[in-house]
Amino acid sequence: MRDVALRAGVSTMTVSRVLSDPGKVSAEVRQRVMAAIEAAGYVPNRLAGSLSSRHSRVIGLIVPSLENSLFAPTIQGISEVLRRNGYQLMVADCGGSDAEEEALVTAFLAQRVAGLVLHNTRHTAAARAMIRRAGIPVVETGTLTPKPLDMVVSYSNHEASRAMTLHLHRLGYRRIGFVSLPAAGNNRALARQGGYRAALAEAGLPPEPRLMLEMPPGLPSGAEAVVRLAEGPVPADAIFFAGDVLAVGALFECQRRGWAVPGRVGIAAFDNIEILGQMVPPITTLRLPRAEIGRRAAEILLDRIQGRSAGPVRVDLGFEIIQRAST
Amino acid sequence: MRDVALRAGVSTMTVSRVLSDPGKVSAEVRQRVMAAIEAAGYVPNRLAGSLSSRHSRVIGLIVPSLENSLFAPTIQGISEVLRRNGYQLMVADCGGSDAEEEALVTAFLAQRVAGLVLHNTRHTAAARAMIRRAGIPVVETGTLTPKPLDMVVSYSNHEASRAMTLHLHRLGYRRIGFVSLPAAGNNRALARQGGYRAALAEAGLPPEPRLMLEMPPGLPSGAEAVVRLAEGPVPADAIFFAGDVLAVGALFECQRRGWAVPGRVGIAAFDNIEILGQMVPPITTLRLPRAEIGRRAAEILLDRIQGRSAGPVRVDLGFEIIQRAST
DNA sequence: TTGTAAGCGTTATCAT
DNA sequence: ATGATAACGCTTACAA
Repeated sequence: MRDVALRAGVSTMTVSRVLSDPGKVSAEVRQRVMAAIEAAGYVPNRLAGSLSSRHSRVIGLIVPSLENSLFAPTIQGISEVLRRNGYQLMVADCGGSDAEEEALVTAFLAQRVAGLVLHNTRHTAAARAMIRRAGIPVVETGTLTPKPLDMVVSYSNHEASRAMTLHLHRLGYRRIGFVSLPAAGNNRALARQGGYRAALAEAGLPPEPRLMLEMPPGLPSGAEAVVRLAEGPVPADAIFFAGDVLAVGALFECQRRGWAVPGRVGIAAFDNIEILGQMVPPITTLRLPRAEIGRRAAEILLDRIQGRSAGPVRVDLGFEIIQRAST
Repeated sequence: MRDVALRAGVSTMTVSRVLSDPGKVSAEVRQRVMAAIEAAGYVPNRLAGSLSSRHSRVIGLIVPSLENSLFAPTIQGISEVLRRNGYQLMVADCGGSDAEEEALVTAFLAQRVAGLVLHNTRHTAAARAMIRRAGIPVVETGTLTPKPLDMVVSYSNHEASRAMTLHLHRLGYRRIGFVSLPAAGNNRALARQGGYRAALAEAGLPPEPRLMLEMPPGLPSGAEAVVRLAEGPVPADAIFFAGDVLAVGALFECQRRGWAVPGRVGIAAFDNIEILGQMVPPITTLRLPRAEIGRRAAEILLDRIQGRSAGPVRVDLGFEIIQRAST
């Protein structure tokens, strides 16, 4: 910048102003400075800028996994909004571990991020304390948690799960199986289990442990689950797969076995991944506002950072049942 | 840090040393400093550190899309290696636009990233110039480009496409259709088309424009393509889908129409996404080293940054044909 | 082993 | 409208 200032015959302050608030500089000087910037091939140093101004334009995002394509639309949504506003995105994955999340929060705070997006809604006490001390805004996106750190943008996993279960009941199913990811340490899976149980109670169906399964993520898990529940001691007439791509794996297994869907067993999924609608038969599922969650999360974060809002924010973006031929 | 130093009764330099090279500080003082850090809830400011030392621990990654799950394993691989080495990852997507990539390169250089990973192998002249001036290492990962900016870690899209086409020929197919993403401005799609053409020539099959199609990404595109090529003026006996999830969409369409695969038409894909192996029938495809590309890219970048290597690097991680029931 | 001083490249603040 | 000066919080280089 010193170089640019010399070339343009002005002080570094003037160069700085041309970059940050061109209106404050006379047109003639601005021209000269711009030319000097061009000639010098000058790229401003935001590290120095942030250090001096005590404001950074970087947002940190921590997701349980970067590999899982479920997070992709959310990340894209965040990225989109940040980019439009001249902000940068730092990402990391914590593999669902609270301790790892804490370490990543520390690393991000050390980078002096201006805000955080956390997909998880469980955090270590140390992580909470650090974030509070740092005084930066935080958005949680994983589920509409009742006691957020700060702000939440999501949908209710409990309500979505409950709604789908009631929907299946309304369709006439009476032995509704439920398959989720392992619930230990996963607030989203827990909420979904809760919603399923609540719906059974409302519908007057007795809870049946042999109709509930927890499986690791992946297509083979879904395949295994459909067999266990449809051929089990209490054969399910429909199965609600509340996690990942389990429903896809299940339908493939039915195709391999020649089982009619929904004749032999109905199948419902939890997420609107594109493939569900293309399968034969297309699978009943929930439409979740994945991309919208990302966009809104970024927006309210920026609102807060730029002083356009204050106080707690809780945005429920809802969900929608998509009834298709599989149930 | 000043606060920590006061609490521990030492200079800030000593605190700095405890953090960066604890061996240089006596055990007793180290204890005291650590305690002070804890008590103060001190989180070091890496912005200041990087500014002062002129080294950052942030790597920038630019992909064409964050939404496309194809990049997920690569991103995860990079993230994994960086995390292990105490580095941070900044990501952004350029939507396949060179101009946007240039803007993002500028933004990353302004953040003084220590290195760059670019998926694209096409760049604007300005982007090339900036990167050269910045003097930071760069890895390109999209394809084994002949004239890399600096380092490349990938596989050859040309060779992979050629190998699969020859494989189909060896299986007895003679009217091999080829579907790719739009090749304009996409070096990967271009390379795949080239490989297909080269294979036809080697096999002594005449090139047939009516057997080649460019389609936008997405399942419906694959569905449309299979119909157009299998019912076209020159009906394909096999189709090689060299892009995205086109093959999946195609097979679903065949299921809907009751077409036997491979009886009516053989189907081959380009990427080892999990679902291909689970479909009915499972789809012949190429195994590509997606995650490995990410890991290696990060590793050679760190090697270069930490002075463990110099000079051009070109890593060909190869590919592998997975023959399955769809061909 | 520990400390002092200078400087990294900006911006905030106050002058002019 | 422009400039001078002092931070911002650390690390490098040198000294003790």
